[in-house]
Amino acid sequence: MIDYARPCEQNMCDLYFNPTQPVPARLDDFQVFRKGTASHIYGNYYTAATYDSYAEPEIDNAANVYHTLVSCREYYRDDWKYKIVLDWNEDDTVSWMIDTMQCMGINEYEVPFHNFRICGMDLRNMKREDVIQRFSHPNIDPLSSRRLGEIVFDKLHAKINEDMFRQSSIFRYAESDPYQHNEQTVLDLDSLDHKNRLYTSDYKPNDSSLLANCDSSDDAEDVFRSSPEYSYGSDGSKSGDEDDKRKMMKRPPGRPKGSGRKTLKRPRSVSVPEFLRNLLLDPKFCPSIIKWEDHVTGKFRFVKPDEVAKLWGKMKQNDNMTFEKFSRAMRYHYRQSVLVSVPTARLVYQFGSKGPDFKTDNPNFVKVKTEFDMNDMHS
DNA sequence: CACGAGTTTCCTGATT
DNA sequence: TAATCAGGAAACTCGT
Repeated sequence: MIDYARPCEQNMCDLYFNPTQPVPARLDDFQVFRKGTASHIYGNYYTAATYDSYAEPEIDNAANVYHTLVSCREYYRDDWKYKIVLDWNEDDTVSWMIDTMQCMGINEYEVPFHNFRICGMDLRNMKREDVIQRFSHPNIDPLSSRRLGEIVFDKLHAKINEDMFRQSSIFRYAESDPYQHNEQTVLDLDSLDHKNRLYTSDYKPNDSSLLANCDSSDDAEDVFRSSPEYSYGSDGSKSGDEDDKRKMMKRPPGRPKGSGRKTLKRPRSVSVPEFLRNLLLDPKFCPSIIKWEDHVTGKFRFVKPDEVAKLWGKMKQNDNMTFEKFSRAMRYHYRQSVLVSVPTARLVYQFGSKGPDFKTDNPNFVKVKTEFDMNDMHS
């Protein structure tokens, strides 16, 4: 699979807009939990790379009382961002905890995240004291752990309230007029995710029973491999002869038969160009993962192409989506002049004459930054 | 059920 | 050379 390179330029989101920018915790509030340098990079909510950019922690440090075997980085998934708390599984809860700690500037390795391997339902039902209790440890100053527990409890309930607000919102993403810019929020994957469950199957990404039931090979490579016509042999080894045979019998062009998931009803959503327009008009995604290159002419650039593709896949309930496939869908819109290619510029595309309305008086939300700065100066 | 539009999942070849 | 882009081919989904 091709891994598309990302542009090396600095992310504008880090400079101009950060909806979740936390107030760094004062060192003396959490000093027991901290050691060495605070490794967290505040900022881009959607940057998986952020989590890769940590210096390796000193696992054998005596102060590091919680983590012995497993790096929480290996745990980290961002699925929780697209679910309501009630739908979180154990991994989602842990991932949220890691993210919350990092946003507070606390070293991920110094939080007892394994005490929170519980589903969202159980987490929601926990009382304040229960949460605080799970942060306590004989080697940790009780005042600090209590304070941390309280903060996490408050953050949890803020998230739960946010979920409730979104659920009650009349905004319906999939049915919205695709060419009408909604002022409230243009892309709301949380509510979409929840709404889909109302009328689709009982599909859950982690539902192994369902996976066993359905055609598991959305990855057509498996179909190719398992087909007797193309198989390497039962033990998976390739002798010289078989290697030659494989060269002779190339996979036929086109999508392999049976590569769709027949048990899953994909939700009807907006088209690819409308999806892109919506991202560009939503400060949650622009300019952090996609941004205007030249708003007047409708040129835009993928800042994090893989993240955009992932979001698209999330919306279509397709975990196998890649930027390669997403960009193919985009290229089909060249024919109708909905999108136009921008030669020589990589990761830059343009809305064409038949493209969606992308009017905005604040491309890339630069004004947010200005107002932000003004407020900062006054405070 | 048929059909068409849009999408997904492959591929090859050209370009950067 | 690898990454990206362009577009063919065929299967698939969904609405009409």
